[in-house]
Amino acid sequence: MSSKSPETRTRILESALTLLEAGAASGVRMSDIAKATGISRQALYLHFPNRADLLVATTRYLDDVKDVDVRLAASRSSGSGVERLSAFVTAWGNYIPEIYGVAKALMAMLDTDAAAKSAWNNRMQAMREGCEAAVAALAEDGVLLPQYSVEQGTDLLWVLLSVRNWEQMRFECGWSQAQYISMVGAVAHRMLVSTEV
Amino acid sequence: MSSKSPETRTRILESALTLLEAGAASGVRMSDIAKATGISRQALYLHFPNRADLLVATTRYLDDVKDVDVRLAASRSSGSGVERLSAFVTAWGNYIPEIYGVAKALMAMLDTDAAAKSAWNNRMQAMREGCEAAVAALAEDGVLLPQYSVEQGTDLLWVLLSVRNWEQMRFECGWSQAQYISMVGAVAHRMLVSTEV
DNA sequence: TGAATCACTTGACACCATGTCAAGTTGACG
DNA sequence: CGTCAACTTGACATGGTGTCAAGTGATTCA
Repeated sequence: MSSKSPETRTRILESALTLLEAGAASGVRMSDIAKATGISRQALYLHFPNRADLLVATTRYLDDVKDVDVRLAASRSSGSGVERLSAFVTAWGNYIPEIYGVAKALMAMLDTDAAAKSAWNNRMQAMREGCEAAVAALAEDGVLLPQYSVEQGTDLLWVLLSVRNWEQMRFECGWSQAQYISMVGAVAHRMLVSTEV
Repeated sequence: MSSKSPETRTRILESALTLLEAGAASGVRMSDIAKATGISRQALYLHFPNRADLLVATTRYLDDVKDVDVRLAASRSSGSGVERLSAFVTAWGNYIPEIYGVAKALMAMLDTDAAAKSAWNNRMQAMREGCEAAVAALAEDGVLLPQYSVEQGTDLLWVLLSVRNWEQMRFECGWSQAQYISMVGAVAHRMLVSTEV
């Protein structure tokens, strides 16, 4: 992509991350990132064609740093379907707060920027695969509620675990992170798992 | 508020509604509304101090036109708690599509505009009261799951019925409106109602 | 009849963020 | 010494919001 100094590029992503994680709402401007990096605003455009691409790159960088895939993959390992479901909810649910700042900035651009939209959809699709794996495991164990197909169950879990819902539960409802995990875990279970023997 | 021609004010709100309902994303500009109304862009500012206030007024106007409160109140009337829950989910769930255009425009401003935020919170709080009434009815019937307080149950229902979730289920998951109502109704029931005897 | 006033128009302009362009600086490397 | 890469500075276009000033045309009121 950009053949400039890879070191500076990383520094830019690093400071973008810091600013976004600081939760400066959607008010993180190019000039803010430049200042935080210690370079001129224009120099940003030597590394990224526009703000959207910079934010998208930031999410990818974040995913790298945080090792999402590894974490979510862990929940797919062994155990019963019910255990997998619980592991996945916990893994993803505890990942959200770490990405929230960046996620919020990206979500704010969904309507106006196609690149941001596709980057976000891409990430959410990856998360959806985790949902599907968990729901499929339930189905294999024969404990998925009979009225739902694997796809419908996946849809439900996927929506339940959305970042927006986390946001609403944490900030609007005032739940703690621990409460969020336990409530959502319980709901997921009741919503998907058949309890009859 | 504004002592200008009340007729023009209404025409402005009317065309704002039309544009927003047409789903022109968040791309409804002041000049668009002015053009649709048949007045100059500057004349808008004779009736509304800024875009946020105009949108807020539009939601209020919409609520008037659509008679939300009446509709939601209907679900509070008679019947068992379970019936009330179902009635509320149906009433609200079928209301969402009618307000979606306006809601989306307002939601897009939540981060940047305090007035928009408080208007939206206000409306969501009103919806929450409907949730609470339904959950309280369940509790009175003794069928609310024992692990939840009325408040927690209300939180859960409130989040489940969010506009964002409707959006995701309808557009991302591709559900029809009828599917949405039946799925969400079923989830609400499983999530809140104790099935034992 | 004539003055005031209301509701609006036209046109200009400030603000702010993104993004672009051109010319200059600085340091490393051959 | 020359050149190239990475960056700087400063200027400027764009697009949307919001403001300001001056003007117009119809109605009302004395």
